[in-house]
Amino acid sequence: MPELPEVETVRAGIEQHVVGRTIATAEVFNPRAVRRDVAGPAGFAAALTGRTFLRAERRGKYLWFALDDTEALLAHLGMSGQFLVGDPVRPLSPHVRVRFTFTDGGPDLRFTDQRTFGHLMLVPIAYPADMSRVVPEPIVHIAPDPLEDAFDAKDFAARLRRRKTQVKRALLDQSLISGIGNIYADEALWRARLHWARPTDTLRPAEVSRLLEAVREVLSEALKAGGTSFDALYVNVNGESGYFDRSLNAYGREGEPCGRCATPIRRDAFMNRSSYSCPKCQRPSPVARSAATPAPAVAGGGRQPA
DNA sequence: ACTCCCCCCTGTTAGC
DNA sequence: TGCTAACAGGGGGGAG
Repeated sequence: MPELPEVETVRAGIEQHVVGRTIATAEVFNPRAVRRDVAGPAGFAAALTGRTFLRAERRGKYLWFALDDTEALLAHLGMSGQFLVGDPVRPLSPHVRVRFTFTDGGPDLRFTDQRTFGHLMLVPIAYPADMSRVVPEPIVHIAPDPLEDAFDAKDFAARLRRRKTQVKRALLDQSLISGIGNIYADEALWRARLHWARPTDTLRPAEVSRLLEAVREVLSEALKAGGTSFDALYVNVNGESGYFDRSLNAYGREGEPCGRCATPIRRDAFMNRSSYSCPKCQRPSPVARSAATPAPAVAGGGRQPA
């Protein structure tokens, strides 16, 4: 649910409100929230007590907080995870899974997660002497995201075109490019005028450049708007919604006019979810443009635009 | 080595 | 009104 702009907004909130503070107590209310931590709920809580948040880092949709030069708290928000900072005596909502209080007696930090797809875990991390950036071992398979220095556009283009899949599946594959989810995949494809089912191995270099440009634009613009909130499930650490939903051109706009050509946006079933696109601006393949019929069968897919 | 699909959850909403 | 099914921003693990 939260994609790069939402997760980055949360990271910045933790950096501002939590970094530099020392944990007084850690409580795990739902063991599922720490299911990937080998120490279990009690071990996790004990290991976090007395530790200090030193910095707040992110790659794609993963967050981690250095506790010293050898360990970090790794977090993923899943579909509905939130980090909320607030008055420690406010009522505990039913979806709070983990709670941290701090030795300064100030605002506490609550990991709240309705659907429990998110998780927290204490992980080893080997920071070099100069404390330069490193990524925790459990997420080494996550590719750099398009807003970080380590992202290599040429390498991404080459790997993308080598894939035998559809372009939207590739955009959602966090081991190829990270940080993009269903909303921003649809938005980037709309901006780049590419159909979601386009076979990656038919993409021309110029189309890949256009796509990457669109990805960077939409992620940056959404970040400036504080992310996209359709409902109360995404909010920043202060409980405030983002307002990028007002700027969406495709996602969630079935039947509404395309901002470029006024053709109604369509919704297709895709990977047990939805794909929104403009049937006129985003043709299945360049060949379709010259054909009298709407579109030839999608190569290698077996998936027809229903 | 890839690619794809199911499944993990809870809550809301559309449809009968 | 009330039940049921579909759907929701993600990703790991295993099947093929």
